[in-house]
Parts: sequence; C-alpha cells; structure tokens
Amino acid sequence: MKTLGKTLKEAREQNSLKLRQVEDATGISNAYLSQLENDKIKNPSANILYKLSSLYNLELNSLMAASGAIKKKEDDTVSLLNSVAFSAESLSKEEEEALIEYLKFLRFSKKK
Amino acid sequence: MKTLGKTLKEAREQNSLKLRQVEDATGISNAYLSQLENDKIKNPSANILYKLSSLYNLELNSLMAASGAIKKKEDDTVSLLNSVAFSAESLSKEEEEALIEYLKFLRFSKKK
DNA sequence: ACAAAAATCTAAATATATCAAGCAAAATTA
DNA sequence: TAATTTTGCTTGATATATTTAGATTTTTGT
Repeated sequence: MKTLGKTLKEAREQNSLKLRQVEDATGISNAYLSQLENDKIKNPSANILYKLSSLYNLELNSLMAASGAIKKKEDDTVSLLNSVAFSAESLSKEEEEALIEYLKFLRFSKKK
Repeated sequence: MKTLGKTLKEAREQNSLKLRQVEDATGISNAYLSQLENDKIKNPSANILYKLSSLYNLELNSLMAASGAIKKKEDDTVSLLNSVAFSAESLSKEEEEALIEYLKFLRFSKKK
C-alpha cells in the first residue's frame, strides 16, 4: 500500500500545484503539507484529509486507506455504495444501483 | 445539522452499547468517547471517525458532515462531482459528466 | 555562472487530541 | 436499605497535530 505522503504528493503534482497554492486553496500551511507528504504525520484529522481529497479530486477512502485508517478494501460496488452522497438528500438506493449499472455500461462500451 | 456528539450518542444507543463496550471494541478510551459525544472535540482524526462509523454501521460521510469536516453543500451537480468515487480508479471527467446527466435524466423522468 | 526569486523543508512554539485515573450518580443485587 | 457494580463524566497529564518563522534547496532570468 502506497503511503499517505506519496499519495498526496503524486496527486498534487498531477494537478500541477505548488505547496503554497494548496495552502491558499485549503488553508493548510505549506509547512504542514510538506510534513504530510513526507509521512511525518501519523493521524491527520478528517478535516484535513477531506479538504485535500476534495482539492485533488481523490476519493476520501483512498486517502483514509493510505493514512492507515482503513485497512481492507472492498469491491467497486460496495465502495460506491459507501462513498456516494455528500449532497443534501443523498442518492436513493434505486438511484445508486442505476448509476452503478450505467457506469458499468459506460466502461464496457468504452472498451469496444 | 445535528452535531457530531448527538450523532454518535444516538448511534451508540441505537446499538445498545455502553461507552466501555465501545472502548473495548475500538480501543478509543471511554473518557474520550464521552468528550466526543458532548461535542468537546473539534477535529477528531480520520482514524477515530472511521472506527466509529464502522462499529455503528454509519456512513463515514455522515459523521464527517456532522463533525464539520464536510462543509455545506452546493447544488446536486457540484456535490456529485465532488463525491462520487470508486475504489480502484476514480471517475474520469467524461464519466462524471455522463453520470450527472444520467442522474438528471433519472430524476426528471421520475417526476412525471 | 551569478543573483534573485520561488519552492520545499526544519525547528521551535503552540494548540489540541487523546489517555489514565479517579469521581459521582445511577443501577443492581443481596 | 446498604453494599457493590456499572456507567457516564471531569480533570490533569501527555502525545501529537498544526502553525510561524526561518533556513536550505531548487529554479529562473540575465
């Protein structure tokens, strides 16, 4: 399993962001960001992980897993069920299932 | 929005658990659990929230929202953009947009 | 190559999460 | 009812997350 630091640094570079820019965007000091990326921090707050996952368009679960909060990994379906829905009214069961089916379809037809 | 403390306490009682049972199950001290339930803690770690959501069968997201880690929600579109995710690989831009369109379609045809 | 600027990292200070111990109310049991 | 146990809580101690300031490294322009 990739460390939290590696995961965060890769994500930041993928988005071509500097530590200072991340600081401006999230309010997290660049010094602390550096420590996070160098695995000096064992237990960051949910707040911090959420802000970063949000900025980098990462799934929170992958950050939590990298940070050691989550140890085991589920399959796609369970993962989607658990992760979808920050919105005011979350997705209904039917909507979730429909979206999962639709995504499978999307990916299937993409493979040609 | 219900506070984190209220959310945790309700969940624990729903499962008929005592603070010390939760301590045994999670390794989180009953003293700290009490502080959490009384909203004395502003920024718990991702670790703690994950363990509790796991034990109580709660959505991690609902705990994060209650803890204030997840701010307020915008409209469905932005919210979905920020939240949908899969375990192995995250959604591509195209897939996100396709899913959002599809959800709009789902909800539109439901209204009839 | 050199100076200036930008970017990252380190160290010390501070804030806050988390724990250990013990207290008081409530519940249980004899 | 009194003794014992259980339960939730408070307080003080400690560990660790997070910040501020500054040092070091890397990049950029000339």
